[in-house]
Amino acid sequence: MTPDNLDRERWERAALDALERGGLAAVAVEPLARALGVTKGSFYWHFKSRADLIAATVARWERLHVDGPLQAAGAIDDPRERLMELLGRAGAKPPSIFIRLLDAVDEPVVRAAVARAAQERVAFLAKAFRELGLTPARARRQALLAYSTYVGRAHLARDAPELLGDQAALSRHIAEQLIG
Amino acid sequence: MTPDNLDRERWERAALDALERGGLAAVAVEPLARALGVTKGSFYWHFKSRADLIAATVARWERLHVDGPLQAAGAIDDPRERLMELLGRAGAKPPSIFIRLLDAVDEPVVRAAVARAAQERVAFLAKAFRELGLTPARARRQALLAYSTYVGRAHLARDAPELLGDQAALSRHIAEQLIG
DNA sequence: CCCTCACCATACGGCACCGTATTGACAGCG
DNA sequence: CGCTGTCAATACGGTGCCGTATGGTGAGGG
Repeated sequence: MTPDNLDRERWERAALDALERGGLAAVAVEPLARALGVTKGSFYWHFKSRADLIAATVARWERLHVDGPLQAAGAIDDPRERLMELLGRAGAKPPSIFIRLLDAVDEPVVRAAVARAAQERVAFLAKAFRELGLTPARARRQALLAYSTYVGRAHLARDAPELLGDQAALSRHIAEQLIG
Repeated sequence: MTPDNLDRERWERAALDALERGGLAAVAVEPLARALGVTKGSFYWHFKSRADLIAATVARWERLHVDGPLQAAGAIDDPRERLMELLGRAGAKPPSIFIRLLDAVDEPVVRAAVARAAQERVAFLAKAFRELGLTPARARRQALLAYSTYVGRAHLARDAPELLGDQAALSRHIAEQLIG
């Protein structure tokens, strides 16, 4: 036992990088093998198939970029500050991996993960808005609105960045409008 | 002269449909030929290459789904109503072709069109907000916010529709928050 | 000292697509 | 009737990827 999995890990890291840079199409066996300086022989030792690698990559993203940040923000007591943290961070570093995944929802594994992420994030936001005193229904709608802006901004950051102008000012504007 | 272009038109229509259903990857010569009941021989008569078809398809989308609606809304005098029209329509029919294009911004032609669309739409919204009395800077930020929600909602409609719940209520909520 | 086993290389067949001939079919006109 | 131009079918070669089969290689255990 104790499979130290260190080379499998290497493949997974490379896959996540490739996803960010070239989309899911770049999470392909032969290109990755070239990038890693090995051949497919290695890959098919560590993974059952390309689908297997994709599943692992998506799961990795979910751990690192969905559950992680949500747990971190959950440690903040004040709901207003918690929201600021989440919506502010959205402005700072545009989550390009996320958009790459949205580009690939035709893959059922990806669609499932993306849907789960949306569900968790909206629920998290809704809870914060409830703590701010909004009614449950209103809090949920406000959460959907906030999450929509998050996704939309990520898109603009990638596809029309020159449009965004002063990011910090926009972040303040959005926070003011949505959190109040 | 007078190339009646009727069969080229058929290819273009089919391409736009395929784009909506299967993304840009589905805008492929051989699959489309199969769907149309012809062979590639026809295609390479009407088009120089696949890139040519893609360019034509994107241009078609831009005419039908960007410039068209914007001109239509431009006919509304009252800026509040104009905004309602645009943001409301966003809730009614989720523009899945648009999302498919976002999925394909790696293609430079697509990226250019998407960026142009964003630029035009944001400018249009900003003008409306200015007419509502906002300062230019504030109007622009508000326009960016509104457009972000548009994109984000389109994403949710496709990838996590069960999350959206009552669309009409959400539309009202968003309008209330953004237009006031 | 050899053998096993984890690990990787090589080489192959298959598939789906792009693009290029080359060859027909058919309509209108002289 | 034959010629020409428009359009489509067939057939081919090329590319990039997936997955499999099979053959090394080197380190540790008996």
